[in-house]
Amino acid sequence: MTVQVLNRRREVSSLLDERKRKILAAVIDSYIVTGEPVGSKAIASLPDIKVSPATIRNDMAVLEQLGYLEQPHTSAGRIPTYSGYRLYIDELMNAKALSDEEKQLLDDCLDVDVPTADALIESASKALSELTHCATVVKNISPKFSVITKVEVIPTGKRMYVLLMITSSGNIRNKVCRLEFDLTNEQMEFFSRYMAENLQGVSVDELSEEIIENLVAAMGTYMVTLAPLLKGVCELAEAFRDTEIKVSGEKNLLARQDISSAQIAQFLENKNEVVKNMLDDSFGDLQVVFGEDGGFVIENSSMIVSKIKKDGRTAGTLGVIGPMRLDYAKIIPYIEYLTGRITELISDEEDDEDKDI
Amino acid sequence: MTVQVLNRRREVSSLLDERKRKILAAVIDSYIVTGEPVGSKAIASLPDIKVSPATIRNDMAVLEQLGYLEQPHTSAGRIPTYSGYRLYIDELMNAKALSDEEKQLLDDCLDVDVPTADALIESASKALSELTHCATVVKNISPKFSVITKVEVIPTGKRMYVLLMITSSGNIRNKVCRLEFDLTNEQMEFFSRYMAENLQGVSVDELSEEIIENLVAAMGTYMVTLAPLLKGVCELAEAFRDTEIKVSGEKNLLARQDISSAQIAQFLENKNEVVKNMLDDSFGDLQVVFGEDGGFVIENSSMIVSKIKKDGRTAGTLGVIGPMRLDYAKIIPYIEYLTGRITELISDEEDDEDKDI
DNA sequence: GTTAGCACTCTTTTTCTTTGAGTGCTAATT
DNA sequence: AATTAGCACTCAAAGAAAAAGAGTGCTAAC
Repeated sequence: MTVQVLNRRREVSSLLDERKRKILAAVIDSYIVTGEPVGSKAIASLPDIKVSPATIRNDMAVLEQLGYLEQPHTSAGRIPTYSGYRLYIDELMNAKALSDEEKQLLDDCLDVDVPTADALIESASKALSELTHCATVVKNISPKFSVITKVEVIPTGKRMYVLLMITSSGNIRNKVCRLEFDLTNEQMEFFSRYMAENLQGVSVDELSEEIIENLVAAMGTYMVTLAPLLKGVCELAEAFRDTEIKVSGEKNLLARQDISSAQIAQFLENKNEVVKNMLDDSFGDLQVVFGEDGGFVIENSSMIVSKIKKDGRTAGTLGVIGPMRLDYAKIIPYIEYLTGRITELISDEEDDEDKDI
Repeated sequence: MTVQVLNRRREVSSLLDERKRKILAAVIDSYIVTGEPVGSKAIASLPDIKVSPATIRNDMAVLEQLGYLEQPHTSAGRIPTYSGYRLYIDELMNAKALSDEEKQLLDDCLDVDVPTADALIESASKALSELTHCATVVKNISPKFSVITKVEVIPTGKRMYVLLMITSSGNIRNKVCRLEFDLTNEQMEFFSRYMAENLQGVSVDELSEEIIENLVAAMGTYMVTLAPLLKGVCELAEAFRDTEIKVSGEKNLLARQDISSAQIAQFLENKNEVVKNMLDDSFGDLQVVFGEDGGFVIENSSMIVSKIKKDGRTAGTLGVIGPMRLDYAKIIPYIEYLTGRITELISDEEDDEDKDI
């Protein structure tokens, strides 16, 4: 992998020398701040650029040919293309190391008193949304790392029952069921026992309809009365999976007028599916996705996501969705720091709390 | 009340005669459809208007003086003012009676199989949002009409407990608590008993911090260990109250470009407080609110809400939020029909299901 | 290889004109 | 007395023309 990158770099080194890289970085830096096309003069006036506008124009023409920059029209400055941004993020920008104050700020945002890992991630998401003025996206760790610890049914009224499912990560979902008949104590006890015997320790990720059907089939005489409850159990597992991914702070996107609100509305419609698909793909620890990459449908926007790990395995994801012209050099360190801290915290927690899982 | 209305009507009858009322209605009808200022010529060409444009111009000038119409600029047609809309809705429009098909359609949208009244209202809200392409607002009935039937604590891990609160309307909220110490069986039993004795039958609307504090104080030796759980109980009651009001389908508002998306974003920020304040006010069975009436901050938009009743008392609310130029003549009957049906259904349900509450 | 100079392009802004919908008023009509 | 035709007037919207200006690419000089 590294070798490939080196090769490629050497290959184009004549075309993309150090100065051109510097110019490209300067163009993108400026564009991120102003949102306006950047001209050769503006670049030439920067302190660490020692060449004339004419030279910069020549270089910019090359950068355009290479596909890193483009012109909205002939007599305008340049704006970055998707590939331009990609190169910028991968190689050109200099990520600002976090100051101690910033670290402190981020630490303060993390609500460590919260009882579940998902809630911890949630608090990070909220903080990130406020700090970056972007929407945030979260993939909770629970479905991957938690198993069912308890399934219970509680009568609440005539033929009304509440079905509960609790997982080892301390999450809980419930569903109100109206049955055709009232259950006897004996039936309810059987149900509890049957669930404990067959579902305890099963991951909610694995609890398929098939498993439920088998359980129903093996239930003997209880089948008729209890089958609806088992259907409810199935729905509860689904509820866990459905809430795995959360997009929030969408209102931040509405404020930006470089993103069409129609596209945002459309994205919000089916955000969960869209984002789910994206996060399912395996990727490195940090990924930046642009525009319509892999079905991500908002033009002129980008998504930065980073993995949260537990026991060395990928556990969850945290990131932001915002306009293309994000302050990547600041936001990427933020996200990396937050996911890093969360990774630490949930490992600590394991030692501290979850021994008995 | 009726007398007042008659008096007022007679008073202005010279200024606002039948023809002017007809013209005002026609202007608003047209404006609702086209969104464009309406001129005298357009009105004159309507089949049931028998007078010339000149006459209509004179009448329109009067209607403008009375504050029912206004001109965006001198040489434009007229558009309705808030008072114009108000008069239109109160007296002028002819609400279209629902056809049997429409009734059928609305009935089909109501998911009567749903186990709680709140879920029934929710299904109506969803349908309404789709039919009207507006945002919908719902005030659930549960906090007013339901009492606590069960408070339970379930251990889920080391020092981790799930606290449950179930109400007579079949709703449930839960909260994960991390305690400083593990509870003994005896402590948990005491807690269940204590909750059953003191909170069963209490309305979640009434469950104040004060009550909880008194309960904590009267708990004797259990105070130290169980106080955090009681605090959790308090939060659960709050969770019930907080979810009382729901605004959904906001994306429908984004699509309309006659409403500023900045204002929508701002409204979404604190929608619950805003709407809560509005619905708290006592009003007739159906209320229409415009623009910034009573703190409702979206310019150029209106909110139509109607009450849902149970046992003759106001129980909940259902309505829509949309642009000013709504098809009131269609939507108001929709809302009235839906709230009427829900009122019927939840009374039926009482006979059928909730005898034991 | 770099740069100054310059002609050229194309958007943006401004100004001016035209068009047309719609009004208010007056005088004629019913 | 109410209604209507006629007409001058207003003003936004659309269009046309002109000016400004930012930025480029190319050529020739350094």
